Amino acid sequence: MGEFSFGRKYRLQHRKEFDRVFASRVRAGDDVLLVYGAPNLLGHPRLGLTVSRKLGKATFRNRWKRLIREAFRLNRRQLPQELDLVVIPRAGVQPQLDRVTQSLIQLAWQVRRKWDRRQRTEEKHPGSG
RNA sequence: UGCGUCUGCCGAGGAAGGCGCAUCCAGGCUUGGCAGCGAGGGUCCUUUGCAGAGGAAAGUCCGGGCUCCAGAGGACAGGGUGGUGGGUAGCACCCACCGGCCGCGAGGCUAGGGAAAGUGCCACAGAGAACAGACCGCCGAAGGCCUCCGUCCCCGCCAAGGUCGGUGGCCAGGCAAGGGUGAAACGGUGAGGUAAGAGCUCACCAGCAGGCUGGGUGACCAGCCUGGCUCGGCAAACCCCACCCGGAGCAAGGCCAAGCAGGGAGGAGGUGAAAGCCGUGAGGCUUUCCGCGGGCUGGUCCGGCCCGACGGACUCCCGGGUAGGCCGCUACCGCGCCUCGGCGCAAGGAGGAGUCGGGCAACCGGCUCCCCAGAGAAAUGGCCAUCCCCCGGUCUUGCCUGCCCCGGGGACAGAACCCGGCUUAUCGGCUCACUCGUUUU
RNA sequence: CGCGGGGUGGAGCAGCCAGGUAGCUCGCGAGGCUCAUAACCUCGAGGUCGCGGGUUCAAAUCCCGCCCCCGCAA
Repeated sequence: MGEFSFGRKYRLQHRKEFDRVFASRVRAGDDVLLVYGAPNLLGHPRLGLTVSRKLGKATFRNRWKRLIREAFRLNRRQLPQELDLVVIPRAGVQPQLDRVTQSLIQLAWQVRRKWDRRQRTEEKHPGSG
C-alpha cells in the first residue's frame, strides 16, 4: 500500500535538514526547477520545498508545492534512493505535472552522479576532504 | 421596445469512484552510541467513525474580546471623530431623517460644528483683495484760472477795467452707475433724487441678525414682526467647542526540556527626632519616622514603588547559550460517576438555521433545533476515468431550435488567536421597485 | 503574522510640515578652448511628482483608498 504514500518520513521538516542539503553545494537545474541534493542513510528519498514569494501569491505558490509533491509521490521508485532533495521552482513558469515530473527525475539523477564522482575522488585522494 | 436608476439574495460548478494528504482515539516500535530519566516528539500497522478554507480567508483601515506592561488612578500633552435621532459590546460601521450640491427624472454625492473668540493665508492678473480702490470713464453744481458772446456801470464813441448771465476748455475736487481683471470686487429690479451719482430715500425681491408664533424628540421647516442696509472664502491651516482614546501586541503571554560564563563602566548622605543597647565619658551601633538625594513607572507631571556608602536600587557596554517542544488553540470549564483514565449530563458563544412578535428600518426579544478546520516546512490540491451544466465550431439547408461529434473554459483567491465592520479583487444567476424616450392601441 | 520607512528628469537627492515659481549634483546633446582627448567655459533638451478620488479658486504638498519597493523582530 505504501508505494505511492507520502508520509512525514518522506519530507524534510526541520531547518537543520534543509541547511545540511544547502551546505553541500551540490545542485542541478533546468528552466523549470532547481534541485539541491545530499545523500542520507535512510534507504529512501526525502523531499523539501522552497518557494519564494517572488513567484506569486499564496494560491499560486501552493499549486507549485502540490504539483512537485505529486511528481515526487507518483515517481518515488524511479528516483535515486537515499537522497535528500530540496526543490526550488523557477520564476515565470506555469506549473505542469508532466514537465515537473520529467525535470525532477532527470535532475535528481544528475545530483546523484555528482555525489558518486565526489566520493570516488575522495577515495583516490583521502587527504583532501 | 431602447437608454438608464435602484432593492434584496443565492451559488462559488455538481454527483459518485480510485490513488494520496490529514484530525481525533487505542495498541506496538523507536529516540546518534553506552547506563538511567522521558518534557515531549517521530514513525509504522490495524481498526473505527467523523470532520476538513472564504465571501472576500486578502489589504491590515477602524472597533472589540483576550494577554502582558506594578493594582492602569488624576491632570496636561498628543491623537481621533464631527448635521440630528436611533441601532450596537463598540466603531470612522449600519438605518431613518434634515441641510447643501449635481442630474430633465428615477436618483446620486456629501469629514456637513464654529470664520460677528483670536492668529494666519488668498499667488498671477488687476486701479483696487479685506471694514479695499479710482486706470478708462461720468460730473465739474458751489470754488479757482482762461477763451468767446450778451448785458449793464464808467463814457461823446471805441478800447481797457468791473457787475450779472451764458457757451467751451483746464484745475482743485466730487462719484462709484458702466468698462476691463480675477476663483472671488460691499446685493437685484423699478421709481424718486442729483452737477453726476450712490441704500442717499422708497417699494418689492434675495440674503443677514434679533424676536415671536406654529409643527417636529431633534437637526430643521413654515409664517409674521423689527432692525441696520451688507457685514467674503479657506478650519481635510493653526485654533476654539463637544464627545472619545493608557501602551503594546498570540513572534502577546505562561510552562517544560536542553545548554551557557561571565566581565567592565557609571551610580545617591543629613546629624533632624524618638526608642533600645554599649561605654565612666566624649561618643558609637541598631530600628522606626521625618527631611534630602538617586532611580523606575515605554510622552510629561502628580501620585505610587525601589534604593541610599565598602554596599548598592537602577542604567549602559562587551561577551556567552538556546532557535526544540507543550499550553494559549477552539470547547475548555462546571456537575455526577468511577477501575484516575475516561464516560455521562449540562453549559458555552456580540455563533448558525427556522419560526413567532415589536420596529418605517438598522435591529431587538421569545421559542425550537444544530455544535461548525485547528495545521505547525504548514492539510481539502493534483492526477485518472464517467455523467450533467456554460461557451464556440462542425454536420442536412437561407434562418431558428434540439441532439450527436470536436475543441475550450468555470473567476478572484488559501484559515494561522478569535469576532464585528470597512476597503479592494472577482465569475455566474435570480429578483423587487422605478425614471426618461420611441412606437402601437 | 505584526510593526515601521519610502516612491520627484537617465542615476542619486532637495522641495511637502506652514498649498500658487518643480530645484541641486552627476550624466546626455550642441558650440567654444586644444594639433587631439580629458578638464574647463557657454547654451540647451529631458519630469503623467507611483495610481485613482476628495477638499480648495488652485494639490508634488492637505485628506482618503489602492499599487510597488525596502527594513525590523520572538
